[in-house]
Amino acid sequence: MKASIAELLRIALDRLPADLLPLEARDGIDIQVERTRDRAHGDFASNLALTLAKPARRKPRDIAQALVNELPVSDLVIRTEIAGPGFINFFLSSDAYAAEIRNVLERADDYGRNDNGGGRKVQIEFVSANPTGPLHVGHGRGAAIGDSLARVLAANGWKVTREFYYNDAGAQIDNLTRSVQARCKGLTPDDAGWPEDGYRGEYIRDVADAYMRKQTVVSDDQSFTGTGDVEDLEAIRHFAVAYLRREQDADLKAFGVEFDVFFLESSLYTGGKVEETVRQLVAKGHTYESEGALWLKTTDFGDDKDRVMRKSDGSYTYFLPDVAYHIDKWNRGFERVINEHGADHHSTLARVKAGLQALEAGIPEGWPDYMLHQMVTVMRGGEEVKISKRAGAYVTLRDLIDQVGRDATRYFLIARKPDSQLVFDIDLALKKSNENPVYYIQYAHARVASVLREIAERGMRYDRAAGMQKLAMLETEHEQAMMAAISRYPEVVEAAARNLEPHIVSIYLTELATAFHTWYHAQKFIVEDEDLRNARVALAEAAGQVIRNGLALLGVGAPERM
RNA sequence: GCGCCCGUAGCUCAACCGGAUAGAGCAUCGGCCUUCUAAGCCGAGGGUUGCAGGUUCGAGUCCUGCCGGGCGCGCCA
Repeated sequence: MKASIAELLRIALDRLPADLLPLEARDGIDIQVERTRDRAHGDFASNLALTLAKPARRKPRDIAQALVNELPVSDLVIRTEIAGPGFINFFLSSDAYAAEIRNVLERADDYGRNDNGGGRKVQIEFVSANPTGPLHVGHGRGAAIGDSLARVLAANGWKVTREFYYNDAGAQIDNLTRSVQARCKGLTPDDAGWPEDGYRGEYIRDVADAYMRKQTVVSDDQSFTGTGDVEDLEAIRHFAVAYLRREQDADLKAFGVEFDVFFLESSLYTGGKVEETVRQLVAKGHTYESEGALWLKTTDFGDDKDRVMRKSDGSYTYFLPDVAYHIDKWNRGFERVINEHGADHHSTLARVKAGLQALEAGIPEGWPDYMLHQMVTVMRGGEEVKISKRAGAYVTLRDLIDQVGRDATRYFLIARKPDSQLVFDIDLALKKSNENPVYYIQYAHARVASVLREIAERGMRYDRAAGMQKLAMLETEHEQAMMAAISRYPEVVEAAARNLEPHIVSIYLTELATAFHTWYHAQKFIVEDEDLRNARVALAEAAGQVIRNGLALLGVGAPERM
C-alpha cells in the first residue's frame, strides 16, 4: 500500500510544470511516505512538498497543492489534504483495506514476503561459540538475533546460508584439554597443579568422567570414543571438543536454531588455507618481521596498530585463520556476508577487513557486514550475575530455556535493538512469566483459534470466502484500526531486513495484538447476522495469520490455545 | 588516553530515511467476568528525551563539546 502511494506521488512529481520545479532538480528524489501517527491526519502522509520547497524556491504548501493537483485518480485514495507546514495526507478508501485483507487470506503464510533479495546469496554467521563450555545467555542473544535475521532475509527473497564457525584449535582448546586432563586425574580447580587459567566449571568434570568411562560422543558427523588414557592429550582434546559441541548442538536444538554449515577452524590448517593466506599476504608486501614474529601492516588499511600474524613460537594468532576463513566465504560466492557477534568482538572488524584488503583480491572494502550486539547483563535476586567461563559462574542458555521456556527466552532476547545493552532479569522472567509480552501476542492468536472452535461447537457456519466479499461491512473504529494494523505487516518485514533489525517485528506484533485485544473486547465476532459474522471472523483470521507469520520470523510458536 | 555502542516515565524498553500532540509493558491508583479464553479490556497519575551549543521549515533522531555507563585496545579467542 505504501509503495502504491509513493508511486502516485512519483507520477505527480513528473507532471509538475517546469517553471515550478526545474527538471534537473527532480533526479534522485527519495519519495518518503509514512504511516500517520494520528488517524486525523489520514492513513499515509508524505513530506515531499517540504523537501522540494528549497530547490523549487516556493512555499511548501504551494508545492503540495501543485502535487495534489497532478495526482492521478486511484481506487486506493478517497481524498487528500494539505496539512501543517505542507504535508500531503492521504485518506484511503475502505475498499483499499478490504483488498489488503483479502490478500492476507489468499497468500496466507506467504503474506508479507517479498522478492527484494531477488534470490541473491547471503551468508549469516552467528553464535560461533568456541567448544569450551555450554552456551550462555550472550550466545543466546546472538542465536536469537542471527536466526531471526536469517528468517527475515529469507522472507525478503534472499537465499540464506546459516553458518557456525568454531575454533577447535589454538590456545583456548589447549587450555580446555589441560583442564579436562586435570579433572581426569582427580584434581579440582583449587588444588595445587590445576592448570593456570584453566576452565573451572563443573561441566569440565562431566567431560572428564565421560572420557574416563570411555563413552562415545557423536557431533558434526564425527564420532569420538574416550580412551581413558589420562596422558593422551590428543585423545582428550578430540573427545572434549566433540563432547562440548554435542552439548551446544543440544542447546541450539532446544532453542529452535539450526545451521546449514558448521565450519571448523582446524580445517583451514589441514586444508593448507592458513599457509596459503600467509604466502599471499607476504607476496603482496604488507608484512614484515619483527621481534621474531611476522606482522601484518594493518595500519595501511585503517587499523590503529599493526597485528602479529605468526607468533615467535611459530604458531598463528587467531586472526590469521579468521582472514583465511573469510577468503573461503568469498570464494564460495557470498557477495553478502553478515557476521553476528557480541560487542567484545569489535576489535576483530578492523583487522579482518585489513587482512582482506591486504590480499588485493578484489574484495570490496566494506565486506563483510558486521552486526554486533551489546552485552547481556543477567540479574538474579536483584544482583548482577557475573558470567565467566573460566570461573565457572554461568547462566546457561539451557537454564533459561528450562526455566522460562523457549518462546519467552527467544522473545526476551530478540525484542530489543541489538546495539542496546540488555538486562535479563531471571526473577522477573520466572516469577512473572505470565506478564511476559510474548504471551500477550500468543494470546491474541489463541483467541482467534478459540473463536473458530466456538463457531464449530455451536454448530454455526463460517464461510471465509463469503466473509472476504463482505468486508465492506466492517466500518467501526476498531475494525478500521485492525485493518490498518494488519496492512502494515509487509512494511515491517521490509524494514526489518533493510535495517537488519529483526526486533521491530516484535514491536509491531505487540501493537497488532493490542489492536486485536481492543477489538475483541469491544465487539462480538460470533453474531446472528451471517454476513457480518463471516466478515468479522475473516478479519480475525487475517489477524491470526499475520501474528503467526510474524512470530515465525522470531522463531516463536503460535499456539492454538493457552 | 584512543576506538565503538548506549543514555527516553520509578523499572525494562519503543519511536520506520529528520516530521505533526514522544509511546508500550511492569509497578501505583480506580473500574470491567451470566455474554466468542480476564494471560484480556477501559480509565488516572507519571517526561526539560543526561547537560550545553549548532544545523533547519521541523531534532529523541544529524553535528560539536561535556557528563555518565558498557565493550575493546594481548605474540588470548
